[in-house]
Amino acid sequence: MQELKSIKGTHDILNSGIAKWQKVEKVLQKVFASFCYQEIRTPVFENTALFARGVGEFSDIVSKEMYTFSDKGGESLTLRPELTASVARAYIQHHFWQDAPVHKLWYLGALFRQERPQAGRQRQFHQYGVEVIGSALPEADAEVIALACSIYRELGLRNYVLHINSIGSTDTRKRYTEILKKTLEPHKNSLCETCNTRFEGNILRLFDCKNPGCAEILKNYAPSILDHLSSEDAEHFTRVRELLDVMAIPYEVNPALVRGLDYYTRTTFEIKGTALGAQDALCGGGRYDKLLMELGGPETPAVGFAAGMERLILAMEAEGLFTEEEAGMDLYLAPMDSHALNTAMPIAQTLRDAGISVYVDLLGRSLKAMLREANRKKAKHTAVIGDDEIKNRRLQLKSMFNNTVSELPFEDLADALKHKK
RNA sequence: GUGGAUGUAGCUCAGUUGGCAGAGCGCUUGGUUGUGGCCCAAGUGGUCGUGGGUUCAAGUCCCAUCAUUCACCCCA
Repeated sequence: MQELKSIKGTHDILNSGIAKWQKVEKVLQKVFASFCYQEIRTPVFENTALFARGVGEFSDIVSKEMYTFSDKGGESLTLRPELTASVARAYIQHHFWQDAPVHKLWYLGALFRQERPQAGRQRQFHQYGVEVIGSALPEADAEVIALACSIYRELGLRNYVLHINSIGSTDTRKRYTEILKKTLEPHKNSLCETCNTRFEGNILRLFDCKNPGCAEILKNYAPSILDHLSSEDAEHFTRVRELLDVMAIPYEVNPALVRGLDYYTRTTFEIKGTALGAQDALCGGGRYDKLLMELGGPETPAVGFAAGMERLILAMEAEGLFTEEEAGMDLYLAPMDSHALNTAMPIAQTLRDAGISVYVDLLGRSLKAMLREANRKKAKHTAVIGDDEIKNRRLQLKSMFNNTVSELPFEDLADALKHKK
């Protein structure tokens, strides 16, 4: 028989991994709630057309990384490679705008891209993110950025940098692209092969090239998009920066920050982890004022970001933020034999109803084995149930941390444990 | 898709010029009857990634293949 194993680029999360995820998820929920954002959950697969139109047919994500398949009815479906398009689709489908002029949404979910895995990059990975749909104001941009930073601050992460830029509205970008082409035309031959293909397709992506020769040419000759913003674009960007300053959020303006998804307009930003490997983008986002309209909805301005869970956890591990030990169950109940379980199990039920976590041994093991396990599982208390306890309806509650024992009737157990929590 | 590295026990890894498959950790049980941790002892656990080849003999040498991983690319 063929060995069954998880497929390339996917991972089980178990044991200590679960604790890390839960710790992060708890903080996420807390921060989202404090900003009054509402959770949204969308299906993991959608019509292929949604991503082709939303993300951009010629983007790498759509053109070579999607898990696309036909269902039995011949429909082309795709496992979502990102979440903004899905959220936008839901917004349009359910006519959110009739319910309120602005919606502040957050999500956390699994995404799928068929890339070669490496550190911080998997084929199934998870992103959390937010979308503010309905506000064109720079204040929305600033709030979204502030939210992204609050999460890291709340988690205690220190080694990261916020980069921001404005790529202008569609018209601005069209004009700037022409200028860029004209300026770089004489140096075209010195650029690398990929840059030359991008030259015609999406010339802005030249800024992403890591080839030192290309970077040098860009640095020396390429005009900054910030010098070519329309006055409205420039005003918008200035206001975003003003608000970040007022909130004391440190940032770097990076005119080379373009981003690969087609739908961005005006503000773009990225948070880079400084303790990560090659895949160092912790969070990326920006404004996308045309996406909703392109997907068939009303023209609705929006801004949001997406951030990688796995990368965040890697960054937190690198900073040693998962050190504290998890305490175990409130009580480990050790029945001496199967007869004692008749008493132990109802006691456990009563305690659980009272909100106390109780572990009952189900293997019929020796007392020594049970206590060894209780110790290993970091139980706060243990209690043995055997013939004497059953006869007297009393037991000895032992604190595993300070080694004290108190004798109690069964019915006082819940109060005693609650008191010690 | 391209390039490099690595595959031996549940985990981390030794394994010499080819010569009986190893250690530590973990797990199980015990160390005088019903009380954990420390210590001691015994036990459990591997088709040496897979398939070929060379050889009296292959974890070790050769070929292929698969997987994992890092980097390019791209992105969170």
